[in-house]
Amino acid sequence: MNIIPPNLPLFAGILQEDLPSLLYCVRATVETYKKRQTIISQGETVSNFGILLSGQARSLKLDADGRQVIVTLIRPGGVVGIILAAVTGERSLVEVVAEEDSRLLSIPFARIGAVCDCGGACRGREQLAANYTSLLARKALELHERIDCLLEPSVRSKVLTYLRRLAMEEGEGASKIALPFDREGMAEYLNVDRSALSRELSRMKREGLIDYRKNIFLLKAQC
Amino acid sequence: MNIIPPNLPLFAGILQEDLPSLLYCVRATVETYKKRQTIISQGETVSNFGILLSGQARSLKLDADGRQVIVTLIRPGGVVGIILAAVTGERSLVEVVAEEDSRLLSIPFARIGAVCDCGGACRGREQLAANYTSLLARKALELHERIDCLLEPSVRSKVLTYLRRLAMEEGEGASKIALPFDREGMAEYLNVDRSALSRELSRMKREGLIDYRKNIFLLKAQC
DNA sequence: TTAATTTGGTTGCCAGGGCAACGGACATTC
DNA sequence: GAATGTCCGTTGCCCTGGCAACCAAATTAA
Repeated sequence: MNIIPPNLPLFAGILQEDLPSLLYCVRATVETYKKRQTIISQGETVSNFGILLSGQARSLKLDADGRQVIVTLIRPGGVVGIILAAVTGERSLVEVVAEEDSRLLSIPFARIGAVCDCGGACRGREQLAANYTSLLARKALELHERIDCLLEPSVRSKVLTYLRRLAMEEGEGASKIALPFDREGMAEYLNVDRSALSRELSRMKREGLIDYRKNIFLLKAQC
Repeated sequence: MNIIPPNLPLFAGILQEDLPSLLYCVRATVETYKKRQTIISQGETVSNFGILLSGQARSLKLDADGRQVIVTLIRPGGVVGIILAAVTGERSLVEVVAEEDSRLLSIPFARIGAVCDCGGACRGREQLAANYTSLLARKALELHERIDCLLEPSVRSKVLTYLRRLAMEEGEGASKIALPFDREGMAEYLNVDRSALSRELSRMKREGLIDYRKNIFLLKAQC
C-alpha cells in the first residue's frame, strides 16, 4: 500500500506516518485497469470514488445516436466518481475508461463521513473529510469554468475565454500559457471542430491577438 | 431566526429543536436583498455560502465584450456560493443578482468544518457537514448535466438530451414533463437562440417526436 | 372595455462553423 | 533509407442556427 505518491490533495495536512492506518480504516484499495478497460460504466450507480495514481483515463458520453463525446480527461492525481459517490442513488451519465494501464486508489464514500471504528488508531479522519469536500468543490469549479467557455457564442470567444482563464491561473498578468491539451483535446474541451479551431487560431494570430507554437500560447495585451 | 422553512436539505436529519443553537453556533445570519441588488459580484472572493429562503435570483456572467449570459436560476431552497465558499481564494466568475426582493440564510463556510466552540450545546454539527457535502455534490451534478446538454451538436439533440433527463428524473418511463423554465429560460439553459428553439420544437412536434403545450412536454416513445 | 406588456411561434436572410479531404512537418519503427 | 503514424494547418462546400423583424395569443394594467 505504500505506493501512494506524496502531495495528493486528498491527504493534505495528514501526516505521512498516519496514512497507513487511515487508509486501512477507510477501506482503501488499489485497483488496476488495463488500457481501454472500463472503470465506471454509463448507468451504473457508484459508491466508491477514486484517485488516479498512474496512467490516464477519460470520461466519455455515448449519446443516443451513438456519437461519442469526451467529457473529461483524467490525469494522475485526478479524481474519478467524486461527484457520483457523494449523491446516493444517481446513475452515471458518463463512461470512464482507462486510456493506458492505470492504477486507481479506491475508497468507499460512506467511510469518509463515518465514525472511526478502529478504536482511535487512525488520525486525520476529519481532515480527510474536509479534503474530500475541497476536492469536490474544485471539481465543481472546473465544471463551472468549462460551462463558462461553452456558453460563449463563437469559436473565437470560446478560445479567448479559455485562454484568459488559464492566464489568470498562471499568475497575475502572465500571458504565456502552456495548454494542458493538444489541438484535438482543446477542440474537444471547447466543443468545436478541430479544423474550425485551427482556422480561427490562425486568423487570430494573423490579427495579432495571440501567438502560439505547439501548446505554448501567448495572449497579447488587449485581451 | 425562526423563519427557517422546514425540509431544507441543508438541515436534513437535524432535529427541529436543535436548529436554533446550531444556527447560532455556526454564525448563521439572514440577509435581505432588494430587487436587482447584487448578492455576489464578479471577481469577489467568497467565504459565506447561502440558502435562498424567499425571492428569486440569477447568476450571470458579463463576458469581455459586455454580453450578459445567464448561468443559473436560483429559486427558494436553492444555494448560492456553495462552490466558491469551499475553495479558498478563488474569485467569482459570475455575478449573483436578486431578481425579486429576497432573503438569504448566510453561513460562513469555515464554521461548517470547524469544531464546535459552544460547549456542546449544539447538536448536529457532523450532520450539517455531511449535508453540505451532499448539496455541493448535487450542485456539481447539475453542472455536469448541463454540460451534457451543451455538448450536443444540434438544437434538436440538445432538446432531446434535456427532455430525456427530465423524464428520467420524473420517474421510470414517465414521458409527461413539466419544465421548470419558460421558452426563454429553456433557450438560455441550452444556450441556443429562442427563435431557433421554437423553430426546432415545432419541427419536432410536426414529426411526432414530442408534443407540448406551454411548459408541459410529452416525449414520444422512440426517444 | 381598451391599452399595454409579455410570451411564444414564424420566416427570410446570411455567416459561422461543421465536415471531409488533403498535405506538410516531425517522430518512430523496421 | 523507406514506411507508417500522428499532429496540425488549409480550403471548399453547404447546412444549421443566430439574428432581426413581425405577428398572434395570452396576461396584466388602467
